[in-house]
Amino acid sequence: MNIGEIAKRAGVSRSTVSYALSGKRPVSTATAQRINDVIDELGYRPNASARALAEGRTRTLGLVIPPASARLTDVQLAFVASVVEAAAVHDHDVLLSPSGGDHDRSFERIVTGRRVDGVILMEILLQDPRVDRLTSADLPFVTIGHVEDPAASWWVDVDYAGLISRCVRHLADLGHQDVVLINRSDELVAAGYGPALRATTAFTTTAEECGINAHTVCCADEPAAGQACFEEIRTRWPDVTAAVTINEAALPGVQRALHRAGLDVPRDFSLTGVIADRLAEDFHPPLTAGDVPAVEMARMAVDLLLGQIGDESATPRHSMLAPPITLRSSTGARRRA
Amino acid sequence: MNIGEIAKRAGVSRSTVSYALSGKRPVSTATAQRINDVIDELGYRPNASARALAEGRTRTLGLVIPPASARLTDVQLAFVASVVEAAAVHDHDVLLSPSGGDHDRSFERIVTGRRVDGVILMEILLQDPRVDRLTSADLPFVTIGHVEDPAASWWVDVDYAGLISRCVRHLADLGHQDVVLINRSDELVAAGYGPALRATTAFTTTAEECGINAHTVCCADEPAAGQACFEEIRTRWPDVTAAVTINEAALPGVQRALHRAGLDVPRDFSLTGVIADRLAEDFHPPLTAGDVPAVEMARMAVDLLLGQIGDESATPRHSMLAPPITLRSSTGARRRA
DNA sequence: ATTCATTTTCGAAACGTTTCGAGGCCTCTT
DNA sequence: AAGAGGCCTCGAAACGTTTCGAAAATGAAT
Repeated sequence: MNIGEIAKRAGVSRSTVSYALSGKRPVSTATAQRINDVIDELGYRPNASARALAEGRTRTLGLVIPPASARLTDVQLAFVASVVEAAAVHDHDVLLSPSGGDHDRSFERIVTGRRVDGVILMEILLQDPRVDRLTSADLPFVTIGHVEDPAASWWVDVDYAGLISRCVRHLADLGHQDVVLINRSDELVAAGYGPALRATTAFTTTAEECGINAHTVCCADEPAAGQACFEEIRTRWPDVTAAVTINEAALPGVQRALHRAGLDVPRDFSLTGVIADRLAEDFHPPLTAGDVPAVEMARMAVDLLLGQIGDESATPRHSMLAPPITLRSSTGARRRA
Repeated sequence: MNIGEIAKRAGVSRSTVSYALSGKRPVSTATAQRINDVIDELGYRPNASARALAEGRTRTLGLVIPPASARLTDVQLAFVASVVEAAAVHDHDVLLSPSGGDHDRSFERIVTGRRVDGVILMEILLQDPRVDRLTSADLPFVTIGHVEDPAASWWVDVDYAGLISRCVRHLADLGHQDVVLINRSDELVAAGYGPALRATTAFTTTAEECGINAHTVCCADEPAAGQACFEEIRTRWPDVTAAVTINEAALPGVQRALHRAGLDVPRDFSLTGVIADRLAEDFHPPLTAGDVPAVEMARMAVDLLLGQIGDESATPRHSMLAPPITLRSSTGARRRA
């Protein structure tokens, strides 16, 4: 069941089997044939631990996910699955690690136990202790979202600012005068969650440029909060006729609140933002929105990470994805009161 | 950075460091102290691959998930996250492997490369080739859902039959005469997906016992299908006044269809089934439903698996969870026409 | 036949642990 | 004072690979 057994049966040395398997040195076709026959017959596969030990690499990537306590959103979920698939394409496996809460042991085990060749960090904060930890451990990593000095690190990100900006212009073009941004949770904003901050800035700046009134509100990542949030918006700023959101988890609640208030989308109220396309299409009516391209992000993150692992001295690369805004039917001209 | 370095600095042999770390043999408090100091100072952690090689176990569990192409449902997602957390409690990591589609290489790599100590199989079919593969590879595994001979294998399952049965009785008690089961997709049923089959049987049998009319319909796992499905129900069986579902992914579409048809829940139509509690509570109105206890299932699956790994000759254990049906507000007395 | 270059194969070391058997050093007993 | 028994510690082997340097085999050219 080990390489020695194969060697014995094929009448060669262990190293020859190894070379036949890896192709790192030529092996005569005759012996290669013999070795392959034995391997097929016995269904042999090299022991991953031994190989990792000898090679100094595990062919495994770490994926640090938000803790289960924080409900994963649809995009995050799609992202996890896509990372696994993208890694599989390159014959790599994915080790999951929750973070935050009391799961630091898991993170630490992965980082310092040399269990993985590199790490993908989701839901990164502007100042993130995990980034420091990975840097000091000298472990290659790619973040989803970028940190303070964009040029100095490897990351993939979505151009939230540009996307939000275009949403606002779109609404302004349709004649809306009072718009609101439904952001993600207070805590995330306070913790320095990049997309939330950039969305806010882009939102207010663009609104100002367009000469329209902008309001902002934070909302926990769950339907009930979305509903409460929207009701609050209606009472605080009754003139608001359109909303931009980056909080997809809250959407069902927003939809409910719209319905309760007797508002028809897009006749009475326009809704847009940055939303996974599947979710946008499932909405009623389908949402005009910038799609978060989870599959593509996952692919890029894996490619970047493998590139970094392959060449430790490579200069940091990154990519800012600017998905298009897909026009569906949730935005319309402001109705003159 | 390796155990030899620690040993040198502490002035002891490598084995002593190992024993100090594992506690498998006593070490004098003085040397233990010295060793710990050095370890803390250098931030040393044993190399996971080397340890796995020597110990013959990886302290890693494999989790085989449905392929990303099939959209993961909310419960599945919660389950994955919970498995990771449950494993973390026991200082184990989780390796993800997609299955189905063209991902057999990934599954094979995990199984035969001895990368994991055991496997948890999600979304199992009544006749599942992966089960055979794991059995022949002599790798411990636990399935979510059970196979043909329940006593012969390790599994965790939800008592779909009992749950569905109680839902039907509940509806019958409320006076409903014509009920429908919204099942999962045609393909899953055809492939022999246990829960779908058991739900169907329990549904029709119980309805018969109660003397009410039962209809069954399959529905793809997505909102659009749910909507189409419900509309079809209305035209084919206009007398139906209540539905039982195990297809949570389709729920948003069902809700939309209900609304479009001008049906109020629970006044005009009752809705219940087996649904993750979070989803049930987010529904409007909150659904009376049997909660799929994803967190508990994950915990049990991990416990069973670790038990099996710890004692290879243990006799198979399993547990059938029978979550209670939580009465919320989506079911009501049939309105006399 | 000898040399030389090439192709193919081998043996040994290395990767970083764990674990087993044995040896050293106390202290207690006789 | 010598032996017995405990406690600590050590050295060496083992886990299953990869990889390096060198040896053996082959074939061509002198």
